[in-house]
Amino acid sequence: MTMERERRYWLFKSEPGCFSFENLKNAPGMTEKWDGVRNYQARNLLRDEIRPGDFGFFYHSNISQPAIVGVVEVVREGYPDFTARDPSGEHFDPKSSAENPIWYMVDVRYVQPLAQQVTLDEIKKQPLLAGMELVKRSRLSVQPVRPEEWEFLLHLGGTTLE
DNA sequence: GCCAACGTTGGC
DNA sequence: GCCAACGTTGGC
Repeated sequence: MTMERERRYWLFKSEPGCFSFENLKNAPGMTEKWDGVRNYQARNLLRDEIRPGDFGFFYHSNISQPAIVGVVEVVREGYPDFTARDPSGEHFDPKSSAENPIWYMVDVRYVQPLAQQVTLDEIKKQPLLAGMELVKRSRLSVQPVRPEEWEFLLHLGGTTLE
């Protein structure tokens, strides 16, 4: 008998100019690799904590109005990020090897957009969300979201999951 | 495009 | 192992 753990919630950032939620919707099978993360704290989450069946918010960063725009589901657990070993790629890391991949990625699936996006501005106004990593330390590219924060953000986004 | 915050690197 | 220099992220 397998022990199912509680579903956990995450927030995945992406620069829409690089890869947007629309891009994910239009991706084959509506799944995409979440690669290129080169930060150890984020790596640890990708490798050790994030599991298939977990949900995440898709967040558009580095634009005039940063915002949560949609919901994704993790469909593949952390595995070595092979873009670290491609010398011609932007995310090449010469210290990465087959024996010691260093960097990890997960695959995510498009679930649904929020009825209304929830902007960072709005998030910062909410006392209930003051503990979010996004507010406290905005640079982490994948971060945990507490269940109560998840529910509240869905509510702010006018969205119920099907 | 600026710059603050933060993470990493490398000299000592 | 400290810390200055440097690079990157991302809000503004």
